[in-house]
Amino acid sequence: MEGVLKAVDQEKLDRILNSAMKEFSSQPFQKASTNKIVEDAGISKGLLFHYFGNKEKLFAYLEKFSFKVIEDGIVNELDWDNADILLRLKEVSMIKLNIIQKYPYLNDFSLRLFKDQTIEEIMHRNPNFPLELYSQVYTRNIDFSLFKDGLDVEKALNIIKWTMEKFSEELRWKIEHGSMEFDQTIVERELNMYIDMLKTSFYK
Amino acid sequence: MEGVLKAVDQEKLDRILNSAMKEFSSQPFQKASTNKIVEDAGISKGLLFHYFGNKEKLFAYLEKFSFKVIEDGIVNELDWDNADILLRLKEVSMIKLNIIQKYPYLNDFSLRLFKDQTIEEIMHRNPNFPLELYSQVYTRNIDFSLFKDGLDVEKALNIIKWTMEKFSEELRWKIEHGSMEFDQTIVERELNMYIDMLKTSFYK
DNA sequence: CAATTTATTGACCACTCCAGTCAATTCGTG
DNA sequence: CACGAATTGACTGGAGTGGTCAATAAATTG
Repeated sequence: MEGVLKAVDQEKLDRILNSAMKEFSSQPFQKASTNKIVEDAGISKGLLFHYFGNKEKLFAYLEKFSFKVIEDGIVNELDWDNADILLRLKEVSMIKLNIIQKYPYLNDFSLRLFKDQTIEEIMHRNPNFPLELYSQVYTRNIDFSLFKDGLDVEKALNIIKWTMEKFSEELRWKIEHGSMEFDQTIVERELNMYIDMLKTSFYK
Repeated sequence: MEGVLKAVDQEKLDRILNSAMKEFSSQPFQKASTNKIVEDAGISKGLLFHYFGNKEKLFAYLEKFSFKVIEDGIVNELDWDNADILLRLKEVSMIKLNIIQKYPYLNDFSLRLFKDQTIEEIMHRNPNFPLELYSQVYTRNIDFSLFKDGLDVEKALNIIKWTMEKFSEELRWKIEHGSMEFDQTIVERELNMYIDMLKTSFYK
């Protein structure tokens, strides 16, 4: 990515990115502490500034990086031929959960990006941000006739989205607090149970 | 409440409590700024310390205060004879939404209390915390036979809880960002639509 | 091996913000 | 007016800030 960095040990770079995303996702830009970041990443103050120049450039790098990771995940792993939005959203959840395994704070960080800035600001500083990709997730090739006739589809979709989000949230909390570890197949099995319940509830 | 305060103009006190809950719910204790609190409340630095002594005592007062408000809300407004947990949880949502009208950050603040401390710590510093009250909300007098036979009730309850929480969250976001104003009857009507959908889905 | 380049350190600087204090002022009331 | 209570905000020592840079360690080269 971009010539901001010299060649760097990838594992060390990930450590820095993770501690930086952690700090920036829990503090607004001004209050986020580069001291905390270097301490958490186990590197010296000087090295961070040697790599990234200053705090703003570090933040800009993280912004591009996190968009890239999400975009790659969606582009490479989503099955666009699947017309069932429940399965589509399940895939999205699984993709996010897998990203979290490698970059635990990437999702929090990018959520903050959207809360703290308007989409216009993001697009302006990030011209090739794949905006249409995000909206297509919920619409492209989706067969809404699967829903029961007379059902308020908008509200049903909300319940579905909220269930996925809260499921992921709680799963993450459990993993972070050590009461379970991430196992792709086990997680998928439990998520499937929720999918089935929602299918019975809302589909013909 | 407790002799921490001299007689104080109630409206001014509410202003202080609200700005303090706002600050403490967005910053950890150490980083929360008394300067911000007094500025936001429109009072002088000295007055805050005249009232509360120091930052810790202010925080302790807020803790007791927020528990009290929630407890009063539940005790006075919940209909314990209602055996339908969907309606029970709807009542809880409405109570919380009404509290938010007067103390917008009380819910965020008390959520942080639970995230940052174990229940043991809270109970220790707050001996008459109404723990059983909280658990009874989900169990006392509830008729679980209303659910469809063979349904995974635990998961259904999760979907119900998550729907209520996310509904409240999004409503609050809309109100805070000015795209709508709080109207008890309109909100209740929309919440009822979700309740009806969940009833159709999960009840016999 | 020495020589040279590259990666990395952390003490240091000027600055901002912090919780808390207290002499001075304003306010409410009889 | 007088007197006590409510309220102010300039001020303090200390902690934490982003960023620099001379010095050191490690890697690479001949």
